[in-house]
Amino acid sequence: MSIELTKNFEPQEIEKKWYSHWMSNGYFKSVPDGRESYTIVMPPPNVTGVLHMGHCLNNTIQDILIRHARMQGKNACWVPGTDHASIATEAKVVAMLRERGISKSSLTRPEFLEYAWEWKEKYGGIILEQLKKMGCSLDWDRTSFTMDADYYKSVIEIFVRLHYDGIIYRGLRMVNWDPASKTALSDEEVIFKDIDSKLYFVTYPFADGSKGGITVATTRPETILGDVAICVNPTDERYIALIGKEVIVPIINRKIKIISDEYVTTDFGTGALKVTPAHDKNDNELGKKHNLLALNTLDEEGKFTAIDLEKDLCTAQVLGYEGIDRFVLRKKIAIDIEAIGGLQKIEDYKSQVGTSERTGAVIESRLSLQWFMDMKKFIATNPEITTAVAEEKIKFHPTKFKNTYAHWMDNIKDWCISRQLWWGQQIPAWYDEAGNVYVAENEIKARAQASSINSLFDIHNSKLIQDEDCLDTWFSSWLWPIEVFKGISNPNNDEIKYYYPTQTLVTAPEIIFFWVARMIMAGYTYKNEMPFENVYFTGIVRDKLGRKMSKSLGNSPDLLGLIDQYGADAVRFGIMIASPAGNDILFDESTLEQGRNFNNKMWNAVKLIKMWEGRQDTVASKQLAVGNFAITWFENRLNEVKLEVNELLTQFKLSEALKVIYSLIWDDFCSWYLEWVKPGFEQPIEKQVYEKTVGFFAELMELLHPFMPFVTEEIYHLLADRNDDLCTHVYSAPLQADQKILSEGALLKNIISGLRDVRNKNQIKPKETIKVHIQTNENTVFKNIESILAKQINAEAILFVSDAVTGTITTVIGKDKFYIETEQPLNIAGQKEDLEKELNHLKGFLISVEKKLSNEKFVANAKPEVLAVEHKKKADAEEKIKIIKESLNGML
RNA sequence: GGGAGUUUAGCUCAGUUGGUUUAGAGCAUCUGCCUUACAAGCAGAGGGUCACAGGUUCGACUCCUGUAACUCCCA
Repeated sequence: MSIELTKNFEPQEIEKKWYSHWMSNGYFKSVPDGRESYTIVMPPPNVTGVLHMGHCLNNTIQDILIRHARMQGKNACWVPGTDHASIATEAKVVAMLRERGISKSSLTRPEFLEYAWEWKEKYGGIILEQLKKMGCSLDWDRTSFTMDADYYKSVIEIFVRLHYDGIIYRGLRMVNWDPASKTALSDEEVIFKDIDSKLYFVTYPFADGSKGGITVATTRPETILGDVAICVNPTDERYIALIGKEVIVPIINRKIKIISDEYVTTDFGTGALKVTPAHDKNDNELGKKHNLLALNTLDEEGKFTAIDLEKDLCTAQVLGYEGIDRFVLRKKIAIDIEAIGGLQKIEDYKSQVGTSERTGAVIESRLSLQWFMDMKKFIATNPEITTAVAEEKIKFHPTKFKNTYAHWMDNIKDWCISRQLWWGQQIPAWYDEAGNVYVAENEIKARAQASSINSLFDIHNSKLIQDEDCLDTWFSSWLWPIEVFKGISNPNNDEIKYYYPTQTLVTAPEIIFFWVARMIMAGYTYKNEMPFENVYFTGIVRDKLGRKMSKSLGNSPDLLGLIDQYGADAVRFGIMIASPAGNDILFDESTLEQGRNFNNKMWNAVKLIKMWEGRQDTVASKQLAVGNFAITWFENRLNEVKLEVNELLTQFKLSEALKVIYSLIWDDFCSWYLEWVKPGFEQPIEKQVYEKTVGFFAELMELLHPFMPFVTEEIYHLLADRNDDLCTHVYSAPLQADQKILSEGALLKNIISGLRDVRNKNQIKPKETIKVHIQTNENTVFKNIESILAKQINAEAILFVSDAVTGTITTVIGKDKFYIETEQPLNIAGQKEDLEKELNHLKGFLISVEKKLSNEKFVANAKPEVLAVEHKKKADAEEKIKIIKESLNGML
């Protein structure tokens, strides 16, 4: 076989070729069998998503784990899919409709959903196609979606069950309201931003007509008409006398009381707080505590409404505000208060304002009727939910996130699961005309329920209306590890029994609460078993300046462009090489370059070996003598690294493992081993050496394959004609490495580097040969490595001596002396300087060791093996010092 | 305000239960090389009071306390 290989590795065609080869052979497909399973469910990206660096990192890690498991002979199953992302998708669909000149409000729910599905079929799942480009070995036949028919049914079923268990309830609560999408958001979906705003100082005159009043500082004058009290700190000297007095709310002229509560801080604003329970979370708490009314003045779109206000106070001026947007109203009310002399001043102020993660709109706190899950009650039914993580039945990597989990569990709050959207599972609750609610899987059951409870209800003809809202997307994705195997819609089927619990979840720490924790809850509740054994938390991908990647900064690179430019393997390498678990990654394109260069390095090694292929020689030659040591050493080095990599991977130290393999291939294999066995120009190579070399290279490709699947598969096939593919190749068990051979190899490397350094420092040209005289006690070791040494330092002769050789360059490496014969003029002063530097270092070291050994307490307390090491250190240092001194003396 | 975490070479990070040749790697830097696999390369080198201050200990990058800076989560 003779192929002309290109100068550099060209990934594009090769990647396409192998991915379709793997697919057509069904290598990624998993069916339950007798083997041990290794399962990962992919965190479903939003169906609206496109591939970004976060996905790239996350899925590369999963692919490494799953490919490694596959090559360990396990039944590897990686499940792809997307979630329906209520808010994001609905926003996209609404935008699409707007472009076509259709408004959502002009459509019925079924009409809207038809458009939404149309959008999903067309654009949803682009991201899954992109993952193929990265080489992800997903079982595509298992692709799931959180709104698939069975999945939908399961979500509804769980809702109904929880409702009958008394865990889901309906209640009026202060929620984060997004006036743009007219829906409630969870705390997690609210992003706090620093915003420049104004602090308005408004005076509320005393109701008894006495002079003056009390001044409050507020950023939100638009809520003034809903004020029901003024609150001050009970210890605040300025206001103690005023507590209990009444003041008048400007414009609306409502009489309200000045109350006191420790919640109020004295050093903010004026120390007096206006209380608006309908529009602020803290005020709402205060309101409950002090039995205050909550007067709503803003509607679902954030526009003024007088609907809640006292009729008799609604003057023409108040009614005139009807329908005005909150931000316009803010300025208008400030002006109107100024007109009546109530506005003292306006200051610039930076405040933290909550905004919607999806729409960017400023969040309103709003009282609203929502569906909730009583989390305390829910987790109380399953103590394992909290203990599993604490006791490391479910292992978090890195472990520091255990604390985060525990802290959240201890302070768990009820989960608002309703969303005022259409795209999602519609809440299975029906209302009759009297407003009674019936929760059931479907309308037929709801009707039956209604008629059995309510004698006036006609099962066929009475009106029953389903709740308009849909469920939070997380309320479907918390079932993901179970329902992708139909574990809820078809309990105890063969697949769920085989694949569940899954082995590893790879995700971001930011969703530890709203996804990871909830999956653990669902797992223990609906399967009586944890959903996964390990959770690997990735960091946030940042740019090289440490900034989070975001659309608005424009610092997210175009991933597909990068794959085109560098190749998928290089991108995978680049993102993995510096990404320890749980730490943020500063993404720098230069690491992709490093990955590309690595590809080329391996590619060129193939070219070198291919040149030898036709030059094999079966006659034993000097070459084999050289080869023997090199082969034995590399065999052992390879075993050593295999064991190390296995260990690192079980600890989820993927980045470390990649570094170790990278260095094994580049340094040990290419820079050392190949140079050692490389025959002279156009010289033959011993057949056995050639075959061993090809075998080593193939094993290196096995090791690297999970990280860089394409280039390794290609090289594996270039090295020899094969009947198998690396993708499904099963690792052989590594053998223990022989430490003696390894240390001899290390010694050889050390001496080569040391003598090359001597050549450099003495300006001996690379082509100029030298003679080396070695003075050592280890003649047998040196006999083994002599021929490699000679070749690597361009020595024409290696001689062993028992005394100093005059007129040579003298150097000491370890415990051995080397005398280098060269035509170059000698630089005695330079050599002495080097030797003295080394001598000083050793002397300092010796002192520190002696200090320890002369310390009685150390000798008394230290473990015997520690003591032995210190004695050996001392002896070694003394011996080396002696050798250097001898050399220095010989140079006088 | 509450909680968690980080601080080791110019940059990104390792450093396992305190002792393992007076701290390691990659990248970057410097020097010399176009040596027939590779200049996207080869060979070699330099570079750190382990944030600061105390403490525990025979011994601290490692354990404890405090300080500072930064990051994240929750309010």
